[in-house]
Amino acid sequence: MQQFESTAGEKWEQVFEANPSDRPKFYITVAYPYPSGAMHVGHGRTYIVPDVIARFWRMKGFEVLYPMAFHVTGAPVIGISKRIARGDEKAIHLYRDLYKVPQDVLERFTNPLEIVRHFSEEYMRVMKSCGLSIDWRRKFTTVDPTYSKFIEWQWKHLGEGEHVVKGAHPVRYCPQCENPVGDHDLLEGDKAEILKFTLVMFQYGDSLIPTATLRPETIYGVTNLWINPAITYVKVKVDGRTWIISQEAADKILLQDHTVEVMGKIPGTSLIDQKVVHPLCGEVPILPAEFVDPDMASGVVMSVPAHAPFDYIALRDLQKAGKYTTIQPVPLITVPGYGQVPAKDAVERLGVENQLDSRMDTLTQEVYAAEFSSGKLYDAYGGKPVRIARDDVAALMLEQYGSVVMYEFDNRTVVCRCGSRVYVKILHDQWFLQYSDPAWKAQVSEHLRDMALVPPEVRVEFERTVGWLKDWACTRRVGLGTRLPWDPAWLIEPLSDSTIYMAYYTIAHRIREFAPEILTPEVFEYIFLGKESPNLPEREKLGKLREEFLYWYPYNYRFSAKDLISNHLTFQIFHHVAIFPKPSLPKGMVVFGMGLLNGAKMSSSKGNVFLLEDAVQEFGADTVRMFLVGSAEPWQDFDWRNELVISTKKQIERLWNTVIESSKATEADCGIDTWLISRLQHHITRTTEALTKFQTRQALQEAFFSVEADLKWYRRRLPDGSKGHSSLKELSSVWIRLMAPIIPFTAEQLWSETGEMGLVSFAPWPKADDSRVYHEIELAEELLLRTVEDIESIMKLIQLTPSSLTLCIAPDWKYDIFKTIARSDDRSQVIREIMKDEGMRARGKDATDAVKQCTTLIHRLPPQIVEALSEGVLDERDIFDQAKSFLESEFGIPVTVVPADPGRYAKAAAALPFKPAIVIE
RNA sequence: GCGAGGGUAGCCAAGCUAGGCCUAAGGCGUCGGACUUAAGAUCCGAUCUCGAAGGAGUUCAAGGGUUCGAAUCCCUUCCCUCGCACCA
Repeated sequence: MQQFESTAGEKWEQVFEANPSDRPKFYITVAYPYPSGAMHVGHGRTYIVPDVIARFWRMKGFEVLYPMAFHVTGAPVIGISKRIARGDEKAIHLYRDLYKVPQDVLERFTNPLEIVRHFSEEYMRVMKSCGLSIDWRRKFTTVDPTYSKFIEWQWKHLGEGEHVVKGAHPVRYCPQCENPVGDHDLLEGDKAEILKFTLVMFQYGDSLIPTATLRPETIYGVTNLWINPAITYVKVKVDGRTWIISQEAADKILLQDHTVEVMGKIPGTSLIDQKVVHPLCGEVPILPAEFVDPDMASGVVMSVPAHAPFDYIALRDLQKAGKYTTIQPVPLITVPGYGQVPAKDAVERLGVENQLDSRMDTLTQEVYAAEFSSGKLYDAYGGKPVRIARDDVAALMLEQYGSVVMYEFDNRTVVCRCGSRVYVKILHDQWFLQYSDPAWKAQVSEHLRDMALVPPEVRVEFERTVGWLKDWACTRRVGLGTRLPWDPAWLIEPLSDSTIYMAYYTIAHRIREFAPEILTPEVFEYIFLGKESPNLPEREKLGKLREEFLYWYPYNYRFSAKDLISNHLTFQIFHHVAIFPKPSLPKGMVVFGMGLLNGAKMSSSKGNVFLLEDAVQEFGADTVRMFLVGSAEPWQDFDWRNELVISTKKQIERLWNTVIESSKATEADCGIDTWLISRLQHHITRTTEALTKFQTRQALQEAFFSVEADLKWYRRRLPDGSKGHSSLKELSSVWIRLMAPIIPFTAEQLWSETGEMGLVSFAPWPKADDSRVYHEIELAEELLLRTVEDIESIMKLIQLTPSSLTLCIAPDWKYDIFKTIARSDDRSQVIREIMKDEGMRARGKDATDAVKQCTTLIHRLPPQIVEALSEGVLDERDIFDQAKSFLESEFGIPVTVVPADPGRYAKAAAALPFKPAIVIE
C-alpha cells in the first residue's frame, strides 16, 4: 500500500500553493523548526496535526495557507559545528549514528551553515513524505538577507515604540572562551542559578569588609562577622575604596563592573577579634568560623544567630568552649511555628550537635523558607513582611550605606565545555525588550481576551505569563542572525527575531523578486501598514504584496507545543500588538502536548527518539499520521509505541478493503441501507464538529471507528449471502472524504480507484443531509440490537439447547406509564399521578411494579431514546415481525412475536416498553 | 519552592465544565472459536467477581465530606508532566 504514496506525492506537487481568491481564507502557522538535527516522530505530530486541520478547511471550500520556513538564528549550530570540528565523541555519535548523516556531509559540518542547510533540506523532504500540504514557494530561512531587512523594519518599530531599552545584565561567562555561555555550552552546572547577593559594607579602620548576604533585612540582628582563620584574605582597591575579601571574591568582582587592584594580603587570623561597624547594627566583633567558604561570594559572612542556624550553632560551639559568652542572639523576625529565636528552635528540634552536621543545609533552607513566606519584622524595624522588607532594606543599603550587588552561582560548580570554570559577568550595553512595561502588558492582556485559545485551560497560563514577564535580554554577541539596526555590534537573539514572521510568510514568495538593498523600512511600512511614502520602488509590484498581506492576515491559528507558552507564544502577542493595528492581530492559538516514546520522554540528547523518516519508511506516512493524530488529542501528551502503530496500519487496510469491496455492490437498497445512511449523517456532523474544534482524536473515532461499527451491524443484518447494497458506494464516497485529512495518501488513491474525478484533497467535504435521517428507523434498529444482546446474554447463561424463542411485547398501558414518568418533572410524585387513573388502580400491584421497573429503565436508557419513546409511537410488534427471519437465522430457532400474556408465559409480566420479555424454551 | 495541567480496568484512552445513561465508549493486548496444510490477515466471541434468564455485588490514585444517588461537586494527602527565562 505504501507504493502509491509516491504517486500521490507527485500529484500534490504545487497544488497546495495558495493565492488570494474570492473564497474565504484560513491561514495557520506552526512554529518553524530549528534544523540542527533530524526530525523525530514528536516533531512529526507538531506538523501533521496542523496539516489535518489545513486539509479539512481546504475541503470545506476555504483558501488555506500552510507555510513553512526554517529558524537558523542563534548559537547552537555554532557550538555543534565546533564540537564536530574538534572531534567530540558524543556529538559525532549523535550526528553520524543517530541522525545518519553521511561521512562526507558530516565533514562539511565544520561550517555551521552547512548543518542548517543539510537538515532544512532533510526536514523539507521528510515533511513532503508525510504529505504536509505546505505552500513551499514561501519557504525561507531567518538569515536570508531579505528576512533580515524585514527584521530591521520590525526593530525600528520596537525601538521607536520605546520597547527596547539598554542596561547591564549578569550572564554566565567563560574567561577562557571570552564569551557568554548558554546551557548547551556547559559541561557541568547547567541547572545553576545566578543569585543576587547584597554586599553589606562594614567599616574596619580605613577599609571596608563586605559581607555577602541574601537576606539584607537581617542586618538588624547582626552580632558579629565570621572570618575563616585558615585562609589568607586580600586587600584590594575596588572602585577606589579598600576592601578586604577573599582572593576568589576579588577575581569574581573584577568581572562584575568594578575596577580591582590588589594591594596586599592579610591573614584571616589577624582579623579575628577586631571590631567593625555598620550604621544599622552598630559595632560588632569579628569571630572565627571554619564554615566560611572563600569561594562563596565575598568570603566574609555577617552573623545573625537568631535567624541563621549556621550562625547560631557556630556561636554556640564557640561559647561551649567558654569564649564570647556575652554575645546573645538578637531576634528581629516573628514567624509562626517558631519561638523568639527560630534558629535555636530549629537546631534543637533536630538535636544538631555542631556546625559540621550534614543536616545543616536543609535546616537553613527550612528556616529561610519559613521566614520568607510568613515571617514579619519586629515593629521596631518597620513591621513589614520579610519578602517586602528584604527588597526595601537592600535598596536602602545600596542607596545610603555603600552596598554593592554581587552575583554568584548557588554553590554548584559551573564548568564550560572548554574545561574552564564559568563566572558571572556583567554585560554592558545589553539591549532589553521591555516586557515589564505595564502599558505594553495591558495591551497584550486586552488582546488576549479576544483570542481563541485551544484548549481553554491554557488561558490562565498565558495570563500568568503576561503578568510575570520581565525585561528580556534580546541581543547577543555570538551566533547567526540579524544585526540590531542602531547598534550593529549586537545580534538580535533567536526568540526575538521570530515573533511576527507569520506576516512575512504572506509575501515571502513575492518579495524575493526585490533586491534586498531596496527593502527599506518604508517598503515594509507600506506592505504591512499601508503607509505610503514618496519614491517607493516598484510601487505596482509592492501593491500586490500589500494585497497578499491583507488577504491572509491576521493568521487564524498558531500552533505550538506547550513549553513555548512562557516565551515564544506570549512574545509574539507582545510584538504584534506593538506593531500591527487591531484588525491584523492574531486570532487564535492551539497548544500541543509533548511526545513520549514507549512511555519515556523523547529526547535527542538521550538518544530516546524514533526518527520520523524511519517511521514513514517502516509503516507508511498515512499510518504514522493516523497514529499521531488519533492516539491522543493534540494538547495531550502522546506516547509512540510500535505495537500500537502496527494495528493502526491494519485499520487503514480494513478501510481500503471495505471500500474496494463496496465498489462491486450493485444490489438495490433495503431498510437497513436507510439505517446505514441515516447513521452516516450523524457521523458526518460529529466528525465536522470535532475537526472544527481541533479534536483530531475525536474526529477519528467518529470518522473511522463509528462508521466501522455501523458496518459491522449492517453486514449482520444483510440477508444471507449478500455482500451489501449500492448504498455502500455512497458510504464509501463519504468515508474516503471524512478520512482524507488524516490519511490523504490512501484517500487520494481510493478516490481515483472508485472512479471519482480530481483530487480528494480538493473534493467537497461531506455535508450531513437531514432529509436522510430517519429517527424511527434508527430507534427500531436500536431496539432490535438491544434485544439481540439480551437474548445472547441469556443464551450464554442457560446452558440448555433452545428450541424456540418467543418475544412478548409490553401492553399499551405500560407505555402509558413509561411516557408519564418520562415526561414528569418530579418522578417521586409520579406514582400518585398514575394511580389517580381508575384503570391503573384496577391493576393494583401490577401497576406499581411497572412504575418501579419503568423508572429504573428510564434511568438506564440514553436520554435521547427516552425522549423519542415518550413522544413517538414505536410499533414493536411490527419491528420484530419484520426482523423475524433475521432473528431466526441469528439464533437458528423459530421465533414468535406475541403480546405479553402472563397467563401463558410467566416471564411475560417482565415485558416493558423497549424491552420485550424473552422466553426461551 | 512557585505557577499550570494531570492520575480511570493488563496498557492507551473517552467520560468528568451541566452529578443518576457507568462495570465505565473506542482502541491495543490477552484468551477462545471460525477460516487455513500452517502462519499471517480477516471474521465471531470473551476479557472485575458471582449468577442455569436479560441480574446482583465490588471498582475510577488514597482518605474524608455534600447528596436519595458521585469517576463526575467540595476538602486533605500522595504521585506524575510542563514552565520558572536569555535557551531553541
